[in-house]
Amino acid sequence: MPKRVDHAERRAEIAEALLRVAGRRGLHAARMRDVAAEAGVSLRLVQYYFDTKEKLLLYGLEHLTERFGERVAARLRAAGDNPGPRAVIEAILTTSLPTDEAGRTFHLVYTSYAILAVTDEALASQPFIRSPEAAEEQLTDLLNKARDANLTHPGTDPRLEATTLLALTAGLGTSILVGQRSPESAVAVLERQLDRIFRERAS
Amino acid sequence: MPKRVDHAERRAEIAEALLRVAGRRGLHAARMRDVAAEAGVSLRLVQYYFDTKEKLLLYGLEHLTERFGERVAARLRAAGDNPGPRAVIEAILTTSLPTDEAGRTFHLVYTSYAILAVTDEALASQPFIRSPEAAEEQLTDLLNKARDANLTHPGTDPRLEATTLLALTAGLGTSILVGQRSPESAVAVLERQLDRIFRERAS
DNA sequence: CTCTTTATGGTACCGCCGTACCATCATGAT
DNA sequence: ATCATGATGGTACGGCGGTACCATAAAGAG
Repeated sequence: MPKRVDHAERRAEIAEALLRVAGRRGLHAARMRDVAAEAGVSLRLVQYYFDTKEKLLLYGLEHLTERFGERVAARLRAAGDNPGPRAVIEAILTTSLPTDEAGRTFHLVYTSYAILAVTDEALASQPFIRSPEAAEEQLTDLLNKARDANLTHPGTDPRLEATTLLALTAGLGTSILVGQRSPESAVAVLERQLDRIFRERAS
Repeated sequence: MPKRVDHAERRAEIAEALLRVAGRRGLHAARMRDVAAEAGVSLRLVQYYFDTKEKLLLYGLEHLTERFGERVAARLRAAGDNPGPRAVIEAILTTSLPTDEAGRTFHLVYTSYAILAVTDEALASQPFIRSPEAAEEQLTDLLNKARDANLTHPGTDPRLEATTLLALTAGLGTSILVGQRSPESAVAVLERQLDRIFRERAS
């Protein structure tokens, strides 16, 4: 047997190269040759590890959501142990906002995928397209817990608030991307909306 | 002089063909040949009236926002004369939602343009990219009027509510497009948010 | 020490798509 | 009637980009 390479690791490297170039020039402008150059490998290698461009894109989306989860976890750790529901929700929402380079790439590329999925059958049927639904479940759970702990204002509908917060965050993210709004003002809008739900601000 | 043709009308026809095909297969999949076939003209004619594809896309966006304005106006007329601020706001927001074919096309194509504008210099510098800012101004105005007429709850910040409503509507629209949410539930979310601002529902 | 298997490079092919070029027809002004 | 001009058709060209094909180096198993 010849030299063995960790395929998972190599695929991850190439996927990150894809995300970098897609974050810069847009997903529609991400050619396989660009990805190869960005990853510092030959075009042939990208084919070797992903066969077709479609599979590369699919894995890229998978990788994107995965790294998003890691970034949320990191922010939660930074928020100290045992954070309250509002702090957790803030972490999730602000992480998906284009406040830094990683957030910018995430929002741009994820939205590009979503728009593609509207007209692309193969993309729409992928499981990770449903991550927003998972996020909504999670937010609803957190809001339910908050309500049970009497942390919310009376008359709060957890599921409705969850969908509101997620749609609002998505919309704010895009308006930041197109340069219409500053990240700070977007965060302020989010805080205001959270103030409508929670009795007090997060510690 | 030979046969004279109304260029504006012909350009409008071709632009609508562009929007139809973009609404079906996605803006990224709208080839000039497709647009020509959809409009029932030859590829050469599309070139004749638009020269380059970039100009066709630019005019397509212009046409899209124009038709959106007409649809808002139509809904306002249908709402009777002298509608209140809340009714006007509802008309604007629900018109931009993908509740019917026209709304679906509008949201899909407009979002595609917005995402493209993030990485495309020429598109970003176009004036109609700023239509969301104009919409925000208009909503802010309406909310100011409503506040002056004591139609809103105390402590309402018109500008902040305007940005919230617009971002929320955009996010809801995309979630409808990807099949995550029904138009009805999205409208319900919007109504709930408007209930937070206005003292009573629209007539 | 070979030989099979894996990893990698280079490159050619082919289709697609925007654009350019060359024609022709129709029409109204002179 | 003629001719200049606008409208329209057909088609070829050229580049780009995904995919396929053909090599070869390397390294562990026998």
